[in-house]
Parts: sequence; structure tokens; C-alpha cells
Amino acid sequence: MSSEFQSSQPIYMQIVDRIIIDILQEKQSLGGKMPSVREMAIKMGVNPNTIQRAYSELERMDIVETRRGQGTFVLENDDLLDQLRDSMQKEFIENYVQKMKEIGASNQQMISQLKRYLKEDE
Amino acid sequence: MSSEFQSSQPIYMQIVDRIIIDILQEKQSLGGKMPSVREMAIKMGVNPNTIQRAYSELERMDIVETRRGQGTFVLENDDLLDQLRDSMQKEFIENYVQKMKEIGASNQQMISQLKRYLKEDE
Amino acid sequence: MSSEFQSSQPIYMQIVDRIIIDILQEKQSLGGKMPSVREMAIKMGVNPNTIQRAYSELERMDIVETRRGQGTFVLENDDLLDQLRDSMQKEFIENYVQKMKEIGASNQQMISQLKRYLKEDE
Amino acid sequence: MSSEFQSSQPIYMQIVDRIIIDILQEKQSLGGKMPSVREMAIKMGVNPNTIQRAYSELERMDIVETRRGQGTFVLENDDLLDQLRDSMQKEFIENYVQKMKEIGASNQQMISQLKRYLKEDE
DNA sequence: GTGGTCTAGACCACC
DNA sequence: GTGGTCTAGACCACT
Repeated sequence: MSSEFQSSQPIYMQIVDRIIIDILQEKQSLGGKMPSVREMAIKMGVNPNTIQRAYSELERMDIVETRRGQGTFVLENDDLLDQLRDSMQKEFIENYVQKMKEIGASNQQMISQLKRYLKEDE
Repeated sequence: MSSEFQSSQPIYMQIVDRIIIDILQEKQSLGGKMPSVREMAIKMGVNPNTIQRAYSELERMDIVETRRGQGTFVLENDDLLDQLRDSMQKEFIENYVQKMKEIGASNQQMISQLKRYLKEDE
Repeated sequence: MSSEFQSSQPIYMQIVDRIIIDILQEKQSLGGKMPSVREMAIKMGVNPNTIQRAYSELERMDIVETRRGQGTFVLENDDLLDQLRDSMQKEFIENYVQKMKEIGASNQQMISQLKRYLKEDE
Repeated sequence: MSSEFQSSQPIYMQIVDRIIIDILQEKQSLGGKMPSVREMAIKMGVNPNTIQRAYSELERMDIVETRRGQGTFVLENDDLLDQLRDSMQKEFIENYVQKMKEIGASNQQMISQLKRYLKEDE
């Protein structure tokens, strides 16, 4: 039962998420060059192998490509970004809805509370 | 920079949250007796001291009281449930909004996406 | 009935009191750094966890703050000293009055005896 | 240094104090019979030997006398009681003054605070 | 080096 | 049986 604690994702996946967010926030421009594995390893404070694995995963997801001798580049795929944004949004919403349900909030309440919060925030 | 990884809350606080949710879901009735420290420790798969600390925190928050030699009891405070529900809702909303902002969603989008999701869910 | 014996406060609370007195006596300056948990543990001859608990209690009372990796510091709150002094004085007076009542002293006697004692003391 | 903690008096002396207070409060009348050693041991939840020692101490202090085959009796010594009352009062006052000094209160303050407290108490 | 958390195991007071 | 306290020793995150 104690297995639920410490439920953090593998570090390389957390890095994948972080990089995707950087791209969505346009801190990493489409078509632009990513930091080298070694650079990124220092910046993130992890082992270069961990970064390598994150980059490989991003390549598998068709988010970046590696060009031998040049480095790793973000693909210029606009649709992809939209898809990523949508899927992350969905994840966040699911998380929100699931937790609100747990404490007994109705759909109406979920929406009205959110609206109220955002208005206060302006 | 590696600091953000493994950023899970302390176990005793996770247990506090879980117990609060149990109370909100009325799995733990107001005025009712909590499992003993030792029982809960076995159920949760953690050390009794960790449960003890969680219970102490709940007592500090005026959610439970301990009666020497008898056990730990949920207070029978009617406002309590509402207060807890509100504060947890706020926490969930803040979490949702912050993450949505990170990937560049506008306030309008946060609301409309949520609505759309909830309708699909019916 | 044997319950009243050995009725000493928990060690960590005794340490809390002692530290508060040190602050009131300005042996611990406002804003100054407290001895580290380990140092204090050796000085007091108790387990570091016991000091940790005392420091946590002091933090809960808004008397000190901890800065990760730096240490524990006394807050620089000018009102703090007055508040602490008042609450401790009240505690001492209550203790005095309660004991005097137990042996049948009147309010008048409590005051006159005290005055007499203080004059002898000059 | 840890020796200062657990600084409680021996149990038999605590019992001596308690009995003296009972006499001062006239719960035990002058000249009256004390409970038997065995009775008192049960009432106090301690070993009869501990009570025996307390009674012996009280006899040494000329507060009680034992009459073979009859039991233990409080002496009818009015002066003694006054002396006891005085010495206990002195102890309480010393304790109060010493603690107030520790946190930097002046003699004037010790008196005025006490007066104020007693008035609120009426 | 700092404090924060967790475990294991002990003893105590109270019911 | 209950919770409350304390110790010893470990590992972690942060500076």
C-alpha cells in the first residue's frame, strides 16, 4: 500500500514534460536548436545519459530530430504543438475534475468556482 | 535545478490530505473514532510515528482531538467540513489554473475547455 | 491517583521555555542565528530529534524561522518580546496564586507577603 | 546537563507535601487520625513502604506522632502549622520572584501585575 | 554544513 | 488497549 507514495515519474519523463512546456511557451522556438546533451545535463543537474534518454523520447514523439554532428532540433510541426497542448490540457482538466469529485463537488460547482477564482485574479 | 524532481510532499502530509478527503466523503464520520495509530500504520504501510505526526497535524488544524487512553476522534464541528472543502477546492483550482497558464491557455480557454470536458462526461 | 507524580513537562517543551527565556534575556538576539540542531542537542544532552521538535514548536509559535541549509533564526518581531514576556508573566502569576490559595492565603496576604519579601531582598 | 530534567522530588517527599497541604486546608484536622499506611498506599497508588517513609518524615518534622496499635495522629501544634504555612509561602514567593526576574521584571512590576491579576479574578 | 523526514524500537501515562 | 515522548540512526534536499 505504501507504493502509492513516492509516485513521481522517472526523471527523464519529467524532463520531457518540462521541454514540451518550454516549447509550448515558445522558450524553445520551432525549428530551433536544443541545448546540447551535456549543456542540458549541467543545467538540469542530472546525468547526461538521462538527458539523452529524454531527447530520444522526444524524437520518438516526433517533437525533435537529431542531425549527426549538428545537434538536436525542434521540428516545425504546428499541428503537433496543438495536439500536445490539447493532450496536456486534457490531463490537467481530468486531474482537476477527479479531485473536485473526490470532495463531492458538482459539475456546476466546478465551473462556477473556477469562474469566481479567475475573476478575483484579474 | 534538479531540486524540482522527487518533489513529493512528506508522507505525513499526504496522509493528512487523505484523511481529510475521507472525512469529506464521510468515510470518517464527524465525532467518530479514527483508527488507532498502530492500526493506521499497518493499513498505510508506514511507521506508527509517521501516523502520529499526521494525527498531531490534524489536531493542530482543529480537525481531530485526542483523548488519552481512548483514541483520536474527529471533531463534531459542522462548519469544519465546509471550511475544509473550500480550502481544498481552492488548492485544486490554483493548481489547475497555474498549469493551464504554463502552457499558454487564456482564462476563457480554461473555462470553455472545462465545460466541454464535463459535457462529454455526462 | 499516582498520576500527579513525575508530572514534568515533556523535555522539548522545557527546552522551548528555556529558549524563550534566553531570548527575553537577550542571550539570543532578535534576528540572530540559533545554534544548529546538532550543536544544541550536544549542549542540552538530548537527542537531536528532541531539539528538532522544540525548534518546530518555536516555529509554529512564530518565534523563529528556519532557512533550509542555513539554520534557524529568531524572528525580528519587535512586538514578539513583549508578547512573550506578558504570556510568561501571566503563567508565573497563575502558578503563584494557585499555590497560595491551596494553603489558604487570601488575596491581601498574597500581596503583602510579596511586598515584605521584596523589601527584605533590597 | 540533561540532569536538570526529570528533576521531580522523591515520591515520598511529594506525599509529605501533599499531606501538609491537606492539614493546612484542614482536610486533616489537628489531633485527628491519619489514614492507615495501607489505606493511604491504595489511595495514592504507591507502595506502602513509600507511605511509611512519608509518615516517618512527618514524625521527624513534629507534624504527626504514631501511637503503637492505634495509628498515626496529627499533632495539635498550632504554631507549627503557622510555621509550615509561612515556609511554604516563602517557597512559592521565591519561586515567583526568581522566575519574574529571569524575564526581566522589576519589583514594582511584580507587585502591580499581581494586583491587576487578582482584581480581574474577583 | 544546514534542517526535514522517516524508521525502528523503547518506555511512559492514562483508561 | 490508547496516544505521547524520546532515542538512535539513516537518508534527503538545499547552500
